[in-house]
Amino acid sequence: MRKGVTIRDVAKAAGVSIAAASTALSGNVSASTRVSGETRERIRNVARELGYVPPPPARGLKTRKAGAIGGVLPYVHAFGDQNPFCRGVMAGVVEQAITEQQNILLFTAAAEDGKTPVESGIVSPRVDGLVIVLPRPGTSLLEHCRRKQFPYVTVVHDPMPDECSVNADDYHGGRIATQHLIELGHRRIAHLVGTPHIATSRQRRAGYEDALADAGLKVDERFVVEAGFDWSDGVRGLDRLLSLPPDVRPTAVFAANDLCAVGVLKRMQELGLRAPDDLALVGFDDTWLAETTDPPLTSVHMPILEMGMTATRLLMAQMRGEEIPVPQVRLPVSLTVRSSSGASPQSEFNVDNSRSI
Amino acid sequence: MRKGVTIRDVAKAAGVSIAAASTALSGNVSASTRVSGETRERIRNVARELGYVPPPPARGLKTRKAGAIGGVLPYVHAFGDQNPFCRGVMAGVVEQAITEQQNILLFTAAAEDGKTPVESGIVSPRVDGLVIVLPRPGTSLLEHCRRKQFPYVTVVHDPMPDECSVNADDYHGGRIATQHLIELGHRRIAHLVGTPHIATSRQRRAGYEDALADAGLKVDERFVVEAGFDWSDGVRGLDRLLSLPPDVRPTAVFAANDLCAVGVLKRMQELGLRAPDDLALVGFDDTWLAETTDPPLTSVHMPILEMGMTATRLLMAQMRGEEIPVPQVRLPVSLTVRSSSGASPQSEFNVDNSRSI
DNA sequence: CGTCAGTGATGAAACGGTTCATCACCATTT
DNA sequence: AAATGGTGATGAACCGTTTCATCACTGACG
Repeated sequence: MRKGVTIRDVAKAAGVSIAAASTALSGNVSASTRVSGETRERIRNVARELGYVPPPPARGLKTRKAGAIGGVLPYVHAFGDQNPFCRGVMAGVVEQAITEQQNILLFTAAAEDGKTPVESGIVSPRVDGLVIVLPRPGTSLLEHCRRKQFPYVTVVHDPMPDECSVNADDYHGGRIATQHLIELGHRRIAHLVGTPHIATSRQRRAGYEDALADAGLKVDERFVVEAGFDWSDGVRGLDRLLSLPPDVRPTAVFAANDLCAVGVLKRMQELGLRAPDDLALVGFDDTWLAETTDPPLTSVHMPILEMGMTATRLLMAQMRGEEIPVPQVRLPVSLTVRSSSGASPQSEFNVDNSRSI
Repeated sequence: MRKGVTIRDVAKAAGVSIAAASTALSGNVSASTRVSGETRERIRNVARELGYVPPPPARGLKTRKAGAIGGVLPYVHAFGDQNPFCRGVMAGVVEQAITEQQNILLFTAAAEDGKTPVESGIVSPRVDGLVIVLPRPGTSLLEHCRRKQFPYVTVVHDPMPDECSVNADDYHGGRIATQHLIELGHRRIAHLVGTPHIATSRQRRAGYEDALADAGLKVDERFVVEAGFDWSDGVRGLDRLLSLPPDVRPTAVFAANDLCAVGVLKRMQELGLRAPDDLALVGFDDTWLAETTDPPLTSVHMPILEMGMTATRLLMAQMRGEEIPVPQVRLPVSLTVRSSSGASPQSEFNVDNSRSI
């Protein structure tokens, strides 16, 4: 049916052998395979005229390269659900892949039949490497990749010693969020922890605790609530904190992320409370959400898109066999101060000022 | 290096010919190619033991099937930017594809070199069909697909007469949003139009105008503001409306979408105005945003994820050569009433009630 | 008993490229 | 003049599968 123009047609039209056409088009001349500059141009022109471009799958059969990379999210629903984080990272992966002219396939860490994409054999001939966005620990996917020596980079995942990975500095993020609240005079600072046991949550929490310790404040276990990353977790988390006796209630909350902070704000509004006067609030991720809430949310800025893009670049370098100077990347975070934390415009100005000096 | 187990190994281990192994594993027996049930089982067991599964690219060389579909967004940045709509649809596409065991590749309608993925030759051998999410009109991509007879389905795009497409009933959405405001007693109802000239915007607007006409109200051109789908467009749109003399200002606004409505709310809060008392507000899309704003947003519910999933199902059916009863799908929308429009719980109850009767 | 039909399995030719080994040709060198 | 070496191009093998054409075998039938 759809015939499609093959390299044979190009060779015939240019009056050369198939071998010559192949070398001219693929561009890699070896010691024994040469094409003169003039002939190469002629072949290329013919190819352009005929609209021919070598199909990657056929080419891959011999070269053992797929010319594509894969992006992996933990589960099928991660593509559609609310939390914009993983999807945002994947958007960065996709953008960078397309920019680098790499085709990109999408997978999940485990399919319905419980098999990883590596096991089920679709990965190896289809893609040359994987960017794995996997907040949760332990999947057999990683083992499979390692065993088959399949190139991969993890994102938001605790890396093994010799593994390529991209993370943000969650620890520092937790630290500066907490410090900010301390500097504003707060002493009873609560933290809504994200999904427990995942690296991101643990590190943000560690930053929070260390910042308190540095300021000579004790960590009050009642102020540390294991909530989650959803906005409903913010609602529940706040209720939990408000169940404490009024005289020991926190005066400030460092939320697991923006979505969680939005939940806190929502519940506050229902209760007639107002940030920052009744409760100072800091979020995490600094998504566009933070700009639109009332009041706008002070938030730790995460380079979400950057993380995905960096991971793709890292993978490509790895696949090219380059030596990677820093295989375990940790991208910097910063604090975007808005009014939910109660910093006056004056102090906000100071912050900017001190930064530029 | 990475040898990989081939069908040869399986055939040898099972003590049969390659042809037998191939037929046993691919499952399609023709008149001249048979394998006894017992032999087939043996071959399959060996294959499972060796962890062999036929690699799609090699197979595709002969069968001319890629075993994968492609998803197309308008431009590279659509993967990363704020508006969750296109990305949400694509999430549905991806989810459904993975559920149906189809590999999915991601493309953009035009790459940096100005070529469509069809022209650049990656599409044809790589994927068997395309789901094209393309709010804007006219791309050469569609022409290319038609010329090459390449299967595709468009989403949120004005379909040609014989084209498969998935849309939501934007017209009806505009209508019920406006009707709702009319029923609440409003007579001066404004509409912030989304990006002009795209089908979605036009139809929502038509629904708005027809609803007004049905109620015997005239369309006041000053109330129809071409804004856009971003939240900043909501901010600007409201300012535009508030620049009207106080006695002819609208009392209600039907916003282009939720994001736009969020912008309106934000500006209102800055000006000390309050929905619904100072201005009733209705959004569109009913994303999770609508639940978290203050006040929660009455919004037209769009089946975003469904649209993507439906498109994928339609494409798969088309690729299987099935006759498609309704090639141009228009999914229903509904109104989710929350407090931003000023409907009292009582009247909300009535709405539900009248619906269930 | 010879022919025929059906079953189960196989060899070999695709599919569309890449690349190694080989060769013809011509200009230098010994 | 013969040997050498570099350049440009080619035939053929190969990548891993599918599938057509062919064949051996077994029973059934006239």
